[in-house]
Amino acid sequence: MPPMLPSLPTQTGETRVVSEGFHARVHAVVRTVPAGRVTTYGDVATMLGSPRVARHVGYALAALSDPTVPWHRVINAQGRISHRGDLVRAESQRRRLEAEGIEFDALGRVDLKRYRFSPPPGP
DNA sequence: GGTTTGACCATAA
DNA sequence: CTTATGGCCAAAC
Repeated sequence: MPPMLPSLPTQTGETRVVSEGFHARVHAVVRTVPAGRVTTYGDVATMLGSPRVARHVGYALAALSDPTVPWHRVINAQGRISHRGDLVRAESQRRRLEAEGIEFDALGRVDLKRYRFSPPPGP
């Protein structure tokens, strides 16, 4: 069976668990996040049908080499940038977000209530 | 093919 | 506010 192109789980992936090209799925979901909005690792995982694979979302982005994927719009559930020791990347990420109009508070947090990207609800 | 590794999350204290 | 703990599961080794 030839490899299927990554597609968003709409009506076919409701109960389907994460599988086959997890990276590609993560990338596909992240691409749907518009500029000026952010999403969280957990949200991306939820869109994939498995709310408990947030770690893999971050892992998929860490292994990402495609510059067209707006990885910088993915932050953690606290509205902060997950640098995990890599402060250089975190600084770059923050600049990218600010360039899109995202505002950070004094603690370096984003107001998720305002900027969080809500995926289009199913029919 | 078992073990290690993570750009996480929710909860508890 | 912070720190600790358990869960989760796909890739890399």
